[in-house]
Amino acid sequence: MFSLSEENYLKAIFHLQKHAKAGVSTNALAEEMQTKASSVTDMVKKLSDKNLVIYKKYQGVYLSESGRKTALQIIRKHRLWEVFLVEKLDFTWDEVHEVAEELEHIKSEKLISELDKFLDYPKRDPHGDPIPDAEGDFQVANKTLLSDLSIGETGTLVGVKDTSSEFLKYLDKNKIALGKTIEVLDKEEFDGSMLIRIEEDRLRVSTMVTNNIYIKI
Amino acid sequence: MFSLSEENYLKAIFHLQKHAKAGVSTNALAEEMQTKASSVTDMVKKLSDKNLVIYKKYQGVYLSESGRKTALQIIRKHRLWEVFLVEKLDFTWDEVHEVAEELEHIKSEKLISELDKFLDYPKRDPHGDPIPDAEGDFQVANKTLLSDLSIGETGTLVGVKDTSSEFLKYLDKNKIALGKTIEVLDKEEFDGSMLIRIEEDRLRVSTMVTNNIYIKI
DNA sequence: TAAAATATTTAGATGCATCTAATTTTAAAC
DNA sequence: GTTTAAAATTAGATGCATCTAAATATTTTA
Ligand SMILES: [Mn+2]
Ligand SMILES: [Mn+2]
Ligand SMILES: [Mn+2]
Ligand SMILES: [Mn+2]
Repeated sequence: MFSLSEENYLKAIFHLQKHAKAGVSTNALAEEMQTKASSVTDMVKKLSDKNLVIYKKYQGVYLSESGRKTALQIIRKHRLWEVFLVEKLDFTWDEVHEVAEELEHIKSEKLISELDKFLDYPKRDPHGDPIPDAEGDFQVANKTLLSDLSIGETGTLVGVKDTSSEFLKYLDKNKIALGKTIEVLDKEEFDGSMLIRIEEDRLRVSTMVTNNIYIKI
Repeated sequence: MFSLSEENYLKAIFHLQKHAKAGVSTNALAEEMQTKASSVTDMVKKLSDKNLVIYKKYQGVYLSESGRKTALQIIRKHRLWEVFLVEKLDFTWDEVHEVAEELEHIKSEKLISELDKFLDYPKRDPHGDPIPDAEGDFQVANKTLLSDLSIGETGTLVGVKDTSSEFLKYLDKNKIALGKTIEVLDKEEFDGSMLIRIEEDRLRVSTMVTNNIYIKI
């Protein structure tokens, strides 16, 4: 159907589009894809020829309906594989991304529907991100960044924004995990750092941390 | 490490080498890879540059020790994935090959060692073929083609030579499966066809069948 | 709003895997 | 042992995904 590269571009556009006010810019895509702007222009033209994106020169790029559908199916596969790796193969949540990045491109409808069944239709991946169903539908959780909480507020950790291995290992080390209850004990005006209670532990965390943790109040 | 194409070539050379008296010929490889002889020559040169094969112009190609090791690791992955698909995802043995052909190229040591563990270290794939261990070692079963059995002989079905979907579906339809006991009741001199007993059933099968079933006596 | 800075696109090139057509080498037939 | 047929290699081309360098468009700044 689509090449590995095309699929990765669609996914990148999908992710960038969520935060973009206008079309996704060439440079933003180049940064995300770890490539050069000129390469992005080439690929965007190709995706446009295939009606996966809407592209007008210098105006940035938007996913078309079919592009969005395709992107969501790749994301579905990526996240299902992540669940598989953690639940069945004893991978840690900081190890799964790289492998899922490859597995998401395997082409087989049956493979993914059976995997979904085998995993008992999970709704979220190991990082708390929602898993689209076969139609591309998924529920958006109403979640807040930890940094947006005020002193005294309490919530449950439901996701991470930064999924880098370094960040996830930091969280592991400090026993910060999905599902745990977090209370904001104090917030330092000067640098935004917080003193939090997570189960029995107390911990001071920087904005690098609070800006990358999602809480459901 | 190696490209998808390189890996597929190594695997093809490995399989062809088993039956070849001399080096694997360019045309044989082209046939196996569904490509043109000129493409094979190009690739073989590349593999030779990487010391994965020994190649002298017009003399055919042989796997080097490192090429053989690599081929066996890809075969290991292919067969482990086949077991996974059948045992865990309810694939039938005629559905697994195509998907495994893609999965075998996923690059992750941990993935494959954990998969092996998850599957409880299987020794054979769904077609009865041996699964090499992490070192590339595997036991060669002493097996005979059904066509080589004489009237009155009995054995266990331990493998299939032809793994095409058509053949496997034919076997399913006639309830011929791995592990079943087969007795040769009669053999027709004229066309080599056999009357066999498989559990409670009696069945006449052509040489197209008897030449593609492995029996352990 | 004109100049400067930044963003984006185009032009031209490379490496990979493939192809067709032409050439060369080896094997088979006479 | 020549000639002929088959097998293999080389030459030259294409499509894909990428790059660098140059050109052009847009945005920001003064
Ligand atoms: Mn990917
Ligand atoms: Mn994830
Ligand atoms: Mn393959
Ligand atoms: Mn098999």
